[in-house]
Amino acid sequence: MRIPIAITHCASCRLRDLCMPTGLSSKQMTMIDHMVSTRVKITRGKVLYRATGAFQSLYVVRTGFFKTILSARDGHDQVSGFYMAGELLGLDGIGLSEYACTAIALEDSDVCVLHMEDLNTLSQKIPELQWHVQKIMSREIVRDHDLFFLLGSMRAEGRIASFLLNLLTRLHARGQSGDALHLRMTREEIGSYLGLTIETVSRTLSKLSHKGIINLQLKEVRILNLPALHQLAQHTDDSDCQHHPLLSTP
Amino acid sequence: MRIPIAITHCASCRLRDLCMPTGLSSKQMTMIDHMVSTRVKITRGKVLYRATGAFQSLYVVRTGFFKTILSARDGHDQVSGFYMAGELLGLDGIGLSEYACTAIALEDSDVCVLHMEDLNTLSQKIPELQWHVQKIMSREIVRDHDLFFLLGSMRAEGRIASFLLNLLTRLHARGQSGDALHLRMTREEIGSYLGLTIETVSRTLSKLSHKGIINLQLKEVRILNLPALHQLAQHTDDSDCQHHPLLSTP
DNA sequence: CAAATCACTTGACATAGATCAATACGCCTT
DNA sequence: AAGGCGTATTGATCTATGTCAAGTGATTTG
Repeated sequence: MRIPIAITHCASCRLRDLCMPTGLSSKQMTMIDHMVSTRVKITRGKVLYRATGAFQSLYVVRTGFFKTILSARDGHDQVSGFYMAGELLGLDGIGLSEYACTAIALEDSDVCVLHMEDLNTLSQKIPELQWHVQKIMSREIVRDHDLFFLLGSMRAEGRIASFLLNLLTRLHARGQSGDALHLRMTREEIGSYLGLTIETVSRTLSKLSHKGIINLQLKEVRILNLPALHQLAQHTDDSDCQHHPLLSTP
Repeated sequence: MRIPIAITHCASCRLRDLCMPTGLSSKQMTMIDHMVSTRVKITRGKVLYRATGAFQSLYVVRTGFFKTILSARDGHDQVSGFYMAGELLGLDGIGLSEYACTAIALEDSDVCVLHMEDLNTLSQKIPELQWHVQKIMSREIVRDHDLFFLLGSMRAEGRIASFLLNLLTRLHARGQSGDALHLRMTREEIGSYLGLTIETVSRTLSKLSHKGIINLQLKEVRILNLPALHQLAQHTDDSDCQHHPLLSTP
């Protein structure tokens, strides 16, 4: 389930700019390389770490795609995030020394393992590294706030629109250009993440498709009308929809 | 609006255990005391920091109560958090060097100012301090996840129940015992935070009161049946309500 | 290749909570 | 004490989305 893979180096990693602080000396880079000595493969459907498990490491996605889920005592699960190449998993574990959610690979993936103890030791020597980790954590907080905003004030259409735009933006930041995106997750996982049922997700995607805003073929989505999607993504509960006749088509 | 107040010391602060790492030497404590040299008063309704403002400092609530709000471009505001004594404000600003939300005092308050530059410098000298900040950030992430879970999977009654329990827990952690709590925020702010309208908040609180689970007098709430409240707080969308006749009274 | 399974779509209906509206309460000001 | 304003409650409707159900299309398995 967790197989060490061929050694690569941070210095030459294609994700370096996403993952590492910039402006490090080659000596510092070597120290980091040495810290990130473990890389593991996780096959589709397997668990990377589990809620309540002892926290030891952070993980950077090298290739593949993950979801994190929160589990209530009553057995109800909820997707709390999706993670793509260059993104950091496990930050929720630092506070209480155990993970708060479970990370599962949605496709065959591999990750770099950052042992927290080593990372902290190294942060004492490389201030930039400490700041970098801080910044990533802070951005995770902001990201959560955004999601929170979405759940608190948008209806189905706005949530789906925001979701698609968010994925697209992150793909673009990873160098993928174009208006096409492949949904790695099921409708059910999207629904769980956005606080909607699978039927509503399906219906809403169909509606966007009928309106000509997206082209939809199962998991392949192509954005046809980006501005319209942006407008939908800005629509909150108390936006005055009457003033946007173009967007209020049933 | 921001008036420096009489100097106090971290070492003797009643919030020390909430706010500082434990097990510091007195020398380290003195260094921290020196860093936290500024303390300011914020009167009710005033802004502590504003979204898009340049990030420079974190703030610890010493006395009083704050809310943070997120603002969409369309003018729609949403409450994103409530902060009481000992809690840290401003973490959202680190990532992009500007605050992501606006912090407003809900009652006359005072806060300790932690200049981020000083904090980072000191963190290089006191590893415990670095870990401490990390842990607090991580806990903020977990807290956001919980909220997220609530918004994604609970209905009005569960949200309100969770909200009340959350406040009570935090008050208890601050040494306040008993089952009474004073709501510092309006129904509208509660609703904004929980993704409900003011009417639904009011109705739900009334319902809990009629059921005898709480006693409600405007902003004064007394928990009469804590176990029942806990049960409500665990009710998710797909919990099977039929099996809890005690809780499904209309 | 058949058959089974899983993921998705679409329709009909039910309902929690939003919206609209009226009223009441508490608190500040004069 | 009276007036006025912000805040809260409560009732009557409306609607977005949940729920239930049926059916299709994809993918995996024997």
